[in-house]
Amino acid sequence: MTQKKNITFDDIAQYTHFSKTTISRYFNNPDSLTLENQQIISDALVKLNYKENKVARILANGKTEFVGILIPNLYLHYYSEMLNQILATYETYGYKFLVFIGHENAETERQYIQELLAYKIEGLIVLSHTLSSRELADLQIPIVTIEREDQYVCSINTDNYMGAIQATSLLARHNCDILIHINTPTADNIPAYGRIQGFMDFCKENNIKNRIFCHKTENTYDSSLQYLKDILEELETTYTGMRKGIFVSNDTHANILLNLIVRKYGRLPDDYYIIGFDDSPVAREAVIPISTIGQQIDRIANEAVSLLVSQMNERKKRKPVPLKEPIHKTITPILIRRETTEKEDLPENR
Amino acid sequence: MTQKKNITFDDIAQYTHFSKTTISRYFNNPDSLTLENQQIISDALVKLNYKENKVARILANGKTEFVGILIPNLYLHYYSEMLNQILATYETYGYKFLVFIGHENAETERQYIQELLAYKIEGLIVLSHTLSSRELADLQIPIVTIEREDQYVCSINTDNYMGAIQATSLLARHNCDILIHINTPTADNIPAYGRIQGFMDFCKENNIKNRIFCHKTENTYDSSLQYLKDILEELETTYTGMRKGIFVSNDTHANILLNLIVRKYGRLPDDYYIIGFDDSPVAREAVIPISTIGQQIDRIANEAVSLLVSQMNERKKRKPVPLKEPIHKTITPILIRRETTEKEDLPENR
DNA sequence: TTGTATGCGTTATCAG
DNA sequence: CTGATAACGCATACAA
Repeated sequence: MTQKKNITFDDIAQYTHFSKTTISRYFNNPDSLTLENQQIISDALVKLNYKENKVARILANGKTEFVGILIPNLYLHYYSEMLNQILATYETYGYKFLVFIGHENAETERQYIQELLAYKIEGLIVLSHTLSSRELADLQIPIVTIEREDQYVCSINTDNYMGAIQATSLLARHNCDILIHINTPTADNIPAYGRIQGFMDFCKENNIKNRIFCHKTENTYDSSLQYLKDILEELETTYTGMRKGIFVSNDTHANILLNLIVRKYGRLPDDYYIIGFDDSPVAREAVIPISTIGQQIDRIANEAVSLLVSQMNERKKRKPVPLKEPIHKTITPILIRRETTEKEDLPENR
Repeated sequence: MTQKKNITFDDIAQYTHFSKTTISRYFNNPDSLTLENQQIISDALVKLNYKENKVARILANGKTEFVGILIPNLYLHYYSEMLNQILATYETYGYKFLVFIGHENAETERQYIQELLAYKIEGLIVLSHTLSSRELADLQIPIVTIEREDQYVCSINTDNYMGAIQATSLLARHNCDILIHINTPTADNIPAYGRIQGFMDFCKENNIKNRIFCHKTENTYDSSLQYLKDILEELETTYTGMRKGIFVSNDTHANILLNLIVRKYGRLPDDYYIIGFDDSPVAREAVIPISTIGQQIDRIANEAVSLLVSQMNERKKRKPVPLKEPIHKTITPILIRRETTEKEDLPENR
């Protein structure tokens, strides 16, 4: 006994002897009906098994409540957790998200954006790096980017510089003889460059001997492994006997380095101090839990959506005042101390 | 100099002196126009900077090309990778995905489903475990589930049983004195139960001494850590000197166990053989790369969407023939041998 | 508090 | 090959 077809306001109107408009008001402005009539309609809805149709509503009022998300991948925990947190804001703001994975291909991403525009998204959150903020700004819709080049659009970023200072100063406090920073080539107009700058500035200001490794790697595990093997060898030969404080630009690489050391010595020798960045699960789950700079992904996601929502709301006003300047907001990361820097937590004590 | 408003077919029609209908045909059935006229319209589109509006199209033809996804979380790599692969099928089928994270809360999930229905999704992919397949089937829309209870709906699952056989037989081939299986309580109507069943059956058939640990843990790292610590202690005391082959039900737990052992001995002793399940990144990135049963997430995702698409297509026919019985498809996992079972790959050789 | 008429931007039906 | 007209389901001025 399947339903004949979709129930519409017309059907309800007929059934209740009200007009379509009244039915519509029941949903959008129920207080304008008598309690009695609200009840009548309410009963009719269940009786007829009405299912609302938001597509029709969109066409009529222009508000899709769609937000587009452009994200490079979900492989890195950082991105999947960010997506998770963004999606969770549905509870707060009610916006639905259309997600596209860009895979770092500019043409594909442009095509995705067109598709999103066709669905009349009200705003766009961009985590991909492929398209310039100039090009994004030309889209003429509210946009917020996260941790990427952001000159012409609003953005939320981690305070990478401060994170680097925290990491470096922690290593310094442990009286390391030399501070090492391991990274990969990073443009100086993206937030992550702060990790390098912060390290450099701190070492310079405090007159600490230091060294930066910054070579290109493929984006694969094997390539990273080889990169870190080479670095470890260099460290072992050049800085023998010195206490080495190593600030690695991300937890995945920190973990690889740690594993290489542990496999060589069966433990983390006293002359190695390591700290990563991101607070990925891999840092906590490492053979020796890795100290790290924790990005507050939940806060970043919430601020991003909040900033986007305020722009979208502005647009709905009678006389929208577009932002003169893009707003850039920064979230301070959190130092998380684990065993790779706090040597008193020995395995035996656990 | 911003555009006055959205350009519609009407504007294009006026501009080109065609009718709305012809403009519509240009998009949906261009061959029915002369090449000449196609060109005229095409030129007008760029001149007027037309942006298509799929919401209006949906309302007119009823095809949203939306598919809903209900997923428990994105914290586990398994889920985020599955989502990634599902989203990637956009390239093949063109369906857009509306994603909701259920967080294992039945009421929330029901509410999400209502929202999805309001957006007239054409089908639904469910990875959450909270709602029974009975309840899902009542939704009366095409549904495919992945790795969960699936009695009344179509599903794609990993062949967990076969995976367990592969894992267990690999351990057996290494002449282990005792085979251990570590798991958590699992209902026997969900696919993952096959991991336990396969282990038991293989041991029984081959008359191998074995033991199963299957206690409840919180879903936290610390709780898992404690669980595995207890197990390790038990193994060390009860099976001293025996060669232990351990099949852990997932890579995260396998990694925790491995780390406990490595921290104790500085290496993986010869009497331990370990294999996990899932092929998560953590298995490859472990201090000693962990052998595992690799779920073919890409294939599962593709089969799931493909199965869903075929149902959705059937629905669009004049005389749809609904499935008499739900279709269940199974994907065989792949044995991935790494160092925790192939001891000849010693650290020194790498 | 309720109803009428019209619009949202496209597709479908039926002519020509 | 092209066009007029009626859906699609709801929202919103404007009236009453």
